[in-house]
Amino acid sequence: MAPTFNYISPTTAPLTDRIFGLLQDAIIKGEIRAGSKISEPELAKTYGVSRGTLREALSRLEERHLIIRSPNHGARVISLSYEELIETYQIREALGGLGCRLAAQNMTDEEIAELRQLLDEHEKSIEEDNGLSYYQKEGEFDFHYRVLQGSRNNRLLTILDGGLYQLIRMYRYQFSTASPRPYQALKEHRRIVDAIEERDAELADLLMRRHIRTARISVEERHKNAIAMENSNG
Amino acid sequence: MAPTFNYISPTTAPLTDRIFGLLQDAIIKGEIRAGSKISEPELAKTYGVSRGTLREALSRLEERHLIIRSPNHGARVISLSYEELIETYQIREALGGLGCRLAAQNMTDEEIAELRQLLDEHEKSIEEDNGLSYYQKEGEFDFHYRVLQGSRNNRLLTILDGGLYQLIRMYRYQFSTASPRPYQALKEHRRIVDAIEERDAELADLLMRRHIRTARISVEERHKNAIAMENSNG
DNA sequence: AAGCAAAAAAGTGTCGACAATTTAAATTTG
DNA sequence: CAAATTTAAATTGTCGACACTTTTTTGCTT
Repeated sequence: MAPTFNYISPTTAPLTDRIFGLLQDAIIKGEIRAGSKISEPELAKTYGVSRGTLREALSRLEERHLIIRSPNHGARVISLSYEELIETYQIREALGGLGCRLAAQNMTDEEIAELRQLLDEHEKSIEEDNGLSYYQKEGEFDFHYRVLQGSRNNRLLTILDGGLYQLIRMYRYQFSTASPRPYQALKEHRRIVDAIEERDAELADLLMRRHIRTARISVEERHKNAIAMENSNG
Repeated sequence: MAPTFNYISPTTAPLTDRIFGLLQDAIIKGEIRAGSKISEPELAKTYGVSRGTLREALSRLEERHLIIRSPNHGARVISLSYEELIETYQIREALGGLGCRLAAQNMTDEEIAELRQLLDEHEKSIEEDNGLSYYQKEGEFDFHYRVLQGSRNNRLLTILDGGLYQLIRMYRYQFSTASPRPYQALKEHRRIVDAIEERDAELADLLMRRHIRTARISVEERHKNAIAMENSNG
């Protein structure tokens, strides 16, 4: 199976689960606008399910912080705030480092080889589309996802894949800010794999943290520029 | 308000939220046995709510990994595994360090003073009850909770308070394994506050991580001994 | 008596409806 | 005409009921 995130079987799975997946996707991709209010009857009609079924899905979305509910007032899609994005990157840095450290200890040689292969594919993908490739949008998550699997820490995977990545993906989709430095990122990924292969947990940890920190700082820079532009131009 | 975890207003809040809170508490305290199967009609009756309401709560419990659901087969309370506990400590170490680092940067002087005061109360509590105090059971979480609040990273607080702490508390309740070294722990807490007060983020991070690592190793030792005992005695 | 088959019981998945609350609209009043 | 109050519409909270699966019980066959 392609490393799709939060994949849910379309036929077997309970309706609630499918609705949950669809809603999550719609929110992340901005099809349901960030900050917009959610009407339960309307959404239920749109997806062709009962309100009860939909509400169960909403409960889970709330637990993942993708929507915010206030009693008797209904639910709103989270509104993206810069601060929260930075918070997320901070956590991702700490957990990414841990995951990578554990991966260096626990990944099998086969897994590492596959990881290498994945990066080769990414490189090809970048060369072909020259910037607008799948890699730009989602490919990076593939890499991190595999490393996490190699960490053998299931809860870690759940926290990152089930919560943090979603938020970051949401930003990328809605602000169209794919990684602005694909080759550099790829290089960093390769270095990380090297460290994992050498079973150098300490180094793997450090490199991964630095990798994520770089991404965060890039976001911070862009934000500063946006603010500056706003003050001079608009 | 006392630093109760996941506090839910008993009157105002929607029924679902209250049921969720009650169920979570019951699971953590072992009132609903770990590993036991959950009967929706039975539970609904017990708490005097409809099945729909209860199912919404179950969805959230599943999202928090406190129960596991399989389609058409129902829900089971998680069974406590040693591996998962260790996984949780690993994550807690990474995130605790981050939280402490941020706290050193962001906590106000007032908050730090209050933190100091809390530790004084803890010391008193330990002296009085000499081991069986509130501190042993829950007090440690108070400390970590406050530090997390000081980190100003809300998501971090949610992850730890809304997920990881719960699991650790569950183990403590059910295996009655309160911190076996209250004075040592208190001392470590004091050192951490010192570092925060000096705004030494690096050191605060390091000390917190070491503090949590010590707890983890203690768990690991106890587990090894238990295994050894089992092999020779049982 | 053991094993398989069919029927019954229990349980989960999903839905539609009613009650209570909030928001919007309409009417009254100063 | 604006502000306040009442009325109406829409929305959320909660429940009970029915269909479909899974599990258990029952009964038959070898």
